[in-house]
Amino acid sequence: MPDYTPPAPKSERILNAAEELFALHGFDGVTLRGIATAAGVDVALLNYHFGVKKKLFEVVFMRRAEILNEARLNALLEAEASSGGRPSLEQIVSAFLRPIQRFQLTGDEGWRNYLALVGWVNSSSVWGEEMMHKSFDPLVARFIEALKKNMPDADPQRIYWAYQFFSGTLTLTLAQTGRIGRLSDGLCRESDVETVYDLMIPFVVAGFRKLCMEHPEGGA
Amino acid sequence: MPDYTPPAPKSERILNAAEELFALHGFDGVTLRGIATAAGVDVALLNYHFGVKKKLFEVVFMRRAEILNEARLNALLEAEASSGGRPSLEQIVSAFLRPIQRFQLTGDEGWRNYLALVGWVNSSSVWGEEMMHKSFDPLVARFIEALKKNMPDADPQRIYWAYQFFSGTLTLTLAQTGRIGRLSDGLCRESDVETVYDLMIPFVVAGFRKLCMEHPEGGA
DNA sequence: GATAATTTTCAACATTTGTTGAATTCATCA
DNA sequence: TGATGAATTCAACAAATGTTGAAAATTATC
Repeated sequence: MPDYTPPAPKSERILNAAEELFALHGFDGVTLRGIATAAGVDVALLNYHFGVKKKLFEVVFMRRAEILNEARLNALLEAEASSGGRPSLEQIVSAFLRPIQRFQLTGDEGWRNYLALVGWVNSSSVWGEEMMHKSFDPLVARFIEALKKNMPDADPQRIYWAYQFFSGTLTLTLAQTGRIGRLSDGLCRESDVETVYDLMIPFVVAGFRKLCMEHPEGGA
Repeated sequence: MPDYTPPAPKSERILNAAEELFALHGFDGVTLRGIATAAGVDVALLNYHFGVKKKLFEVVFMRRAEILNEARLNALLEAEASSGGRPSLEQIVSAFLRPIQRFQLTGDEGWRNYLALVGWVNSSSVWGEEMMHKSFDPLVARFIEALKKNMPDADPQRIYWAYQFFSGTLTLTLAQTGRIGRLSDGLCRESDVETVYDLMIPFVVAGFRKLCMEHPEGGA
């Protein structure tokens, strides 16, 4: 007798389908009917539960943002606690990335879709700004605070720029474009989440060090 | 007597308008009528000159790709020539980035739009792959060759990954999301093309060095 | 088990979309 | 000038889009 798992409530099925499709095709590339079909529900149900299309997108986007933020904040707090309030650069960067890796590794397809969606939103010009700002900037500000404390002599401008570069490396990885696989002729697999962060962390940390901790007073 | 500049031919006006709108809203966020209105042209003219919508997008995308590729290749060849065939890491990375900076600084609005479009395409999952592959991967392969030659002892896999991170930093900068300005409360301006590459180059070079040139044989 | 409230579907709307064929204007050149 | 071909507009098409109101089905409450 196969154990019976009750189907997810339809409102949740809608969110999951929307999550996947938005991540693949962006906001305008997805139709409400496409979502409804993928979720196995009527189109009108989308409006009933979530209002207009834009609102649905926002609900999808916010749903996991808080969970992710909390995980990241906890990781940072833990790093601070375990280091007597002076976490290393590696620890700070790791606190930013490892929670993402954990969610990607859980096997939950929803998280993978969501994170690809974040990658997409973060590099979209008109759309992204407001939502990224509301959902993630408070936490990012907290991390930048930690970075400033770690590198008190650094020019704040350089810290912000280095963060932007950092954010770019992460964003492209999240977006899952499959391009690195093709470029490397299969040598690198984007889905190899196990190792990508093991490489990204030292890459980014080295960049931060170079930009914010070296002070070439004079010279060519 | 103000000197008279003849209006650009309509087919070109279409491409320019399409370039700007696609860069802002992506493929699906733009309508042919929107492009036609922005170009001051009838809708039907778009089909007459460029066929279906997707074809128009491709023409827009390819138009400047070859120019950019040629500039980058020349920069690399020059770096190789001036160094007796052994360009430094800085020189290679600079050859990849400086031409972009030059085009952004020319004041040509079209180039800025185009480069934002490239940023958008590079992080879009379904769309980007084929076009990025056709337009840019041959040149990228040439650069990776140079990187391999510069770091003969490095694990090729690490070189590819480092390039992906590199590509991410560039992509997010090109996308011009305006997010770093908001996050830094105006301290950093994304439009400050003069300095952003001066910072990106050392950031990326340091990352490459760390990832590809250090060999921690053993240890924690 | 009747009643009320919630959820889901049905059917349709007014727009907007990409695309096309015929008509018109424009340029080229004999 | 008149004829040929290209460029441009006009008008309209069928299909798809987001959205909505009323009906039906389901669930909860007493």
